[in-house]
Amino acid sequence: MAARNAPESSSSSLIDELGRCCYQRDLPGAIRIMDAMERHGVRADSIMYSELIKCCLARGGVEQGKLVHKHVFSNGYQPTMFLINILINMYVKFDLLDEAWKLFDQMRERNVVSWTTMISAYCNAKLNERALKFLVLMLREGVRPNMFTYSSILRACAGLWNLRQLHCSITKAGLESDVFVRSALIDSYSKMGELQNALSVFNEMVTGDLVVWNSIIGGFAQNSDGDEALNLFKSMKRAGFPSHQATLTSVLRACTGLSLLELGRQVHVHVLKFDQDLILNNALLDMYCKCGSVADANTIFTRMLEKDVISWSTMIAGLAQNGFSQEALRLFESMKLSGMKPNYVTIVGVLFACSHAGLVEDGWYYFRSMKQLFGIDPGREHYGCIIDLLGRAGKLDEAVRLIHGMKSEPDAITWRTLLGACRVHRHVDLAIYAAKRILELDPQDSGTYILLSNIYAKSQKWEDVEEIRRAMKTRGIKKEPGCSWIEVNKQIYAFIIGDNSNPQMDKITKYLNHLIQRLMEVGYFPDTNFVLQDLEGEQGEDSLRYHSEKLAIAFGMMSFSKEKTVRIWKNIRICGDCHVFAKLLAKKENRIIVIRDPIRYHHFQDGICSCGDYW
DNA sequence: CTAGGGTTAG
Repeated sequence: MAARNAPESSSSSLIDELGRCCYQRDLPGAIRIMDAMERHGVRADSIMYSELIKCCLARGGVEQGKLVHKHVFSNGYQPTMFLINILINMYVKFDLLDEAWKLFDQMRERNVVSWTTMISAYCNAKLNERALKFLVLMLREGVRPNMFTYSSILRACAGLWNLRQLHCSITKAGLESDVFVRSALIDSYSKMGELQNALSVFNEMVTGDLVVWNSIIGGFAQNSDGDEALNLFKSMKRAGFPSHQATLTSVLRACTGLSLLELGRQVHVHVLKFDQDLILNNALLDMYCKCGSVADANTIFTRMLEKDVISWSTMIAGLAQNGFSQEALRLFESMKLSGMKPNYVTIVGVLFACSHAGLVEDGWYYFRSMKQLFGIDPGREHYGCIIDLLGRAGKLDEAVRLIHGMKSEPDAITWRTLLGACRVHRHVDLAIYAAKRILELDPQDSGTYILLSNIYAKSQKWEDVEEIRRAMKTRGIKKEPGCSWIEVNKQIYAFIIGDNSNPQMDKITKYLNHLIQRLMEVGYFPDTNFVLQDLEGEQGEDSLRYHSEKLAIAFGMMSFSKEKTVRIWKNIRICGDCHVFAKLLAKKENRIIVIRDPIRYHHFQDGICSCGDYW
């Protein structure tokens, strides 16, 4: 308004007026004054232009930003490097990388800020290769990267670049102590799974910094080392840092990985003060689902004001994994009604629910129509669900045909799914075939070697047994011992097959024998006959009688009152005999037993298991 | 004028 009232004002008053408009974030007013300035051939200084650009950014004025750009360069004027950098940054913030690049390309001279702005923009756009190319060009032009450059580029280099080499340059430049660089380094090492390197960067820190702590805790949590993540969290608290959303999210993820429901509940209390944080709520949902407490998850889900596709997907998969397939599918319907668009992961959960409930028709329907309905191409995980579905229905040949016709190459998990179907239908020949495919793709999978060797031993093919042993030896494969854990009085007890170090072991074994005795009265008989029942090969060294999960269950029942759910988790998959044992025990003793293996949950109640005897 | 940390499947 002011500009229109004072069309012939002097150059200095125009600039004063421009300053006022910028300060008040009056973008239309500022642009009008800029027009007037252009007519009068008046220019502002770089600082004033930068204020004007800030105003454009604050108001989302892309077009106005372009006008400013034109004005700055009008009459053949060559703006300062400082000002061009700001213009480049403006285009980056507006997501117009091509415009930013054009400006950058035309610069006569570029400093570290110009380069870093572009590199950071490419990193954010996940154009990692291009970001790295720019780093090389920058070095070639003799511009030295600073801490801003390194903390940006580090996010792009995971997997693409020699991280250690970059780390060396950082150290040489004396930039390692910068907290931004440090957290980026930790993050990059974590993303490449090099936790020891991440930890040594972390340990060199003297000053302490919230984000650096979050980086290292997140690193361990994401690499499924929940123990270390939780230890670090304790140290962080001891060092006096307050819990931040990102910290708690990682801590919850650690609880999820370790199935620590009780600790998860305690963390929940701290989450309450951030009750609007979407990511944190999603992590909480997942924790309750994966720790087998669907009721708690449901409560959280219902109370969440804001839900995104991850919230829905987590809840759908969580219901399905816990055996509530119908509820999962109903929730999927509500999701569609709510207008939320499902993604790749959502459909995995939906198909999982179908296969779990034996809903062959629905499963095929979603699988065949996911592309048209939701624009999602079926991937390995989707195929896996359908293989599972066919396997359950006993259509093993069809499952094999599906695998051979897959658009994405089958991986070890695909073949393991088929192997699971072979176990249920006692199809030994196909099991051997699947096991061989697994070992081609995952030569480190000790369980599959044991399984194959057990199959061969059973049919007295000793030469084949010998061959497997040799292969294991040359490849340095050690059998992973079966191990089960249980939390009693905030203490974690581990039961490892063949390990009797628990001081109460005598009592526990005695009690377990007593339980087995009672079950045998109602028809239980330990089934050692069929090798395929033990997919991961816990048997062999010791009798089935003392499989780690049986000991853990016995210990849990000794320690808890009848109402308390006995929650066990174990490192390898549950064997068929232990599965029968747990089902009968749950009924006979009127208990709820929950066992979590590396891939799924088994809820034993009333003589049945949520997995429907298929895993 | 340029920079760092968190959530879903298998």
